[in-house]
Amino acid sequence: MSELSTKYTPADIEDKWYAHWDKSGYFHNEPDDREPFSIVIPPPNVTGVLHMGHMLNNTIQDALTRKARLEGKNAIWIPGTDHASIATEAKVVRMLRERGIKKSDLTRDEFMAYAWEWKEKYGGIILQQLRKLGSSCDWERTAFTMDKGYSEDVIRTFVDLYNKGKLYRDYRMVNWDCEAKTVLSNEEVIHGEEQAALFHVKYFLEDENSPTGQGAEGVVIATQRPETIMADSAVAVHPKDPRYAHLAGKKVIVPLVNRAIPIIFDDYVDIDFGTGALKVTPAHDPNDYELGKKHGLEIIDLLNEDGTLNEKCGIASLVSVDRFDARRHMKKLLADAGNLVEIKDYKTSIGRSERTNTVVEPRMSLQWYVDMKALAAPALAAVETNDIDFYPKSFKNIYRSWMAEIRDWCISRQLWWGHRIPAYYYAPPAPEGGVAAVETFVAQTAEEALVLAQAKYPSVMAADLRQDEDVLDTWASSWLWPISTLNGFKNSEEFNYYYPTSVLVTGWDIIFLWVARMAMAGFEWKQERPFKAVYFTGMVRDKQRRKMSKSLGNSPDALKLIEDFGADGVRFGMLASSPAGGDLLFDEKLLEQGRNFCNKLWNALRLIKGWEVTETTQSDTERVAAAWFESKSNTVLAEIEENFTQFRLSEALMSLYNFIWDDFCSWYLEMIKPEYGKPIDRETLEITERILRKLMAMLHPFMPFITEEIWQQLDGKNTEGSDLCVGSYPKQTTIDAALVAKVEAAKDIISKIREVRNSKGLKPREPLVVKFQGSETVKSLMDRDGVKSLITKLGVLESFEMTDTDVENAVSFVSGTDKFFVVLNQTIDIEAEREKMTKELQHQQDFLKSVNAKLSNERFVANAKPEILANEQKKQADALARIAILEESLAKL
RNA sequence: GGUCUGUUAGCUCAGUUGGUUUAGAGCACCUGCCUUACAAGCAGGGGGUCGUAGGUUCGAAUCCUACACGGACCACCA
Repeated sequence: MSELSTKYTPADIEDKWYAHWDKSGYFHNEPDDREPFSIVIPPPNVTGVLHMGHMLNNTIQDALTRKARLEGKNAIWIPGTDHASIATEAKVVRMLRERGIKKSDLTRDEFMAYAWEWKEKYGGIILQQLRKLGSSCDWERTAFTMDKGYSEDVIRTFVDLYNKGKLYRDYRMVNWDCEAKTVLSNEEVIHGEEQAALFHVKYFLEDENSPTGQGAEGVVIATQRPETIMADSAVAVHPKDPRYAHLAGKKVIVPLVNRAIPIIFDDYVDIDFGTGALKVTPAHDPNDYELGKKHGLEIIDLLNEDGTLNEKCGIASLVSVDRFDARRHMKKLLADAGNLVEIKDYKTSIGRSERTNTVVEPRMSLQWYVDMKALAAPALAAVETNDIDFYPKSFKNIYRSWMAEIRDWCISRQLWWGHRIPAYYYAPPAPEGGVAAVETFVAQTAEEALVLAQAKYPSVMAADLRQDEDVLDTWASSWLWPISTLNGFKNSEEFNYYYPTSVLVTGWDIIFLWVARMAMAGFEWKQERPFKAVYFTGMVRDKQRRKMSKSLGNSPDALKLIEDFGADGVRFGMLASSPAGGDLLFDEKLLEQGRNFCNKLWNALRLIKGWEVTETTQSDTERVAAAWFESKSNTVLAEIEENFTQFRLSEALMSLYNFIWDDFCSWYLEMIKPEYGKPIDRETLEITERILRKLMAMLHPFMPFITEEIWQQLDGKNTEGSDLCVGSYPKQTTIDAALVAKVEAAKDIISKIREVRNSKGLKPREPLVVKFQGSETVKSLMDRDGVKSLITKLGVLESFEMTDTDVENAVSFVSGTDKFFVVLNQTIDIEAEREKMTKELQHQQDFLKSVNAKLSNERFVANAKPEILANEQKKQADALARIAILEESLAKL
């Protein structure tokens, strides 16, 4: 029949159409007088590869963009990548190490050369992969956070914040990543419960009369980090703790290093925890640092930046030993010295670096901070008032609680790959007998900084200024993404047209790192929200709800999936699996369903293309079928529309899936299908082709490739500009509700005839005689000849006629409130029939009872809305009618 | 510790201001079919007292309270 293969093979078709769309410039737009629609991609790490999260995320963005494009909006989707400071630098460092090169042996410039080389080699792989998925990004607008213009914006905003007094530098306790040797913001530290050991260590009281300097009595403290013992400055107890009241004014000896430290009293100590005594280590714990400040304690920092101990630990064998190795050694050292009391198993929350997974150490250091309070206020208000709409709404709570208690943002990083902080330091000559404070000048360029410096110190030369060695946190550039990618700091035409963007689609895991900060940046520099809505996707997990991760090996290869199921199949699977917000359990079964759906569509096309055409006129059957289908498609269009406005994409897709598979393939095509080998009339064929093209347009946002292919196959012209990708989305027309109801009733009758066939073991193609007893309902159903002929055709009936009398030798069923008889040329199993009917009767009687309960309740009749009441009355009448039929039939058996 | 959120079919989830033929979908399952678009398919079927206990209401999966068990976020953790 047809030259088309029985199975759909996506590979060639997908590449062909993507290249064609791209070449035709369909994805690019410039401002004009149409309604704008814009999305900025959450920029993946420049050297990253496509993973499941990206697939989900970008499929959603593409579906939204394509829908807007079909609707005639001026749609752009801006792609790009993030330089991902710490993540990329870690990769480059690892690559260099494999080549035998240490970062510490390189100059900054040499390192940056390697990093750029790496970026050129691997950056952009992920953008190619996005094309495979069908992403209709405006590639002419591809951005990178370290592009020249973008970098200037990052520096500009730093200078601006500084000049507004919203930036400051401070020496405080930070989260330190010992592997990357940089500070981290609070948001980059991932806390998790871990098994640890709680060391109980006895600190002996100082006793000047004893030869060892310490007495027999002591205080037992509990610590999880015994390697910091040598940095202790005090032992603290609660002032009201009777166990320790007698120790006032006494000192204890720090184990191993034999240094005397005071016992201090502070109600910060929890009497009930452990022994009620706490070692105080101001350099290595934030709370201890506060205690130290309050009590004037010494700060002893015994950790190097790489997490090894330094000579301040006072034990030669531990110098240059990693903190965890040192912890193991401490066990023996403490035991040998007689200080170790016991070690208890202990579950506690440990913070690890998001990027290197190293245990984060609290460490004192000088860093740059953004004063967040003022920035947060308008961004919080925008979400509270739904000026920025969150889907799902529940994320408003999380956002609010974080924003309301926002802490200052540490934005300097001890890395090289990134935007170097534009702060220039000058140490003026020291006045006699004193030390001069270092002056800070913050400016866009070194030249401008020099001008500032010379205004204060005319003799300063360029060489006297020393630029800050650090770079900015990655997020201090990506928070400008919606502004900078549209050249917003230059007040471009495109910015004024496309900003604020229509929607942001991203995972909820970066709500603080990115979403909240973009909102703040939008208001800070543009006095306007960066996006009208945020759609938070779920997190892709495996079927056991585990996170997808490389180490678990449960993360499928995205490109392999596209190979196996086709991009459309994968897109279907990602979209169908789950609505916004929660976890998304990845199951290959769904991709299989998507692939099967493609095949179903393909075979519908094969069927239609295989028909010969005749010039005969359309019969009632086909006319009714087409009218019914067109009418029903409006209902589905409305449903999809409603679901799209709420970002319920999975529901939109599923209603379309069911509409196409069931209503179109299983019902409509069967209704109009000519007998085998017979031709179809031209009108019906044309209507059917039009319907299929309409369905393809509706499906295109979800599954762009196969829909384009089928669209083109049906068109057969392939004329320039006639592509579905830039076609138009179907408009809703009127719904003939009465007709839809009639055909749905006919479908019920057909299904029940098939059920009889099935239960009686009759052949599907064996023609049957069916009779019915007519009420007004069934007469009206038969009004349109087409409806009756549908039943005859799909029920495979020899005849379908009304009867006044009961029919012998027949199996009966009830549909609506009418009775139908399927005449059989075999003996009827009376007992089986009786049982079936009794069961049905019971069901109807129970139903009637529940309806009667309502209707006999005066207060229901008095209070319920009229349409509810009317409906209950109809339910009652219908139930009564059915019960009458069943009782009569039973009596006759 | 604070806040939020969930509990509906074997699994994953819908159920959108409380009422729409005594709860829906997909997958899985069962029965019968290689019927000439499609076995990646066709036709049909079974399966849930909506976590528990109260309450509000003419009416509750839907609103309220308590409890049980999950999950998440934030803060703290010697």
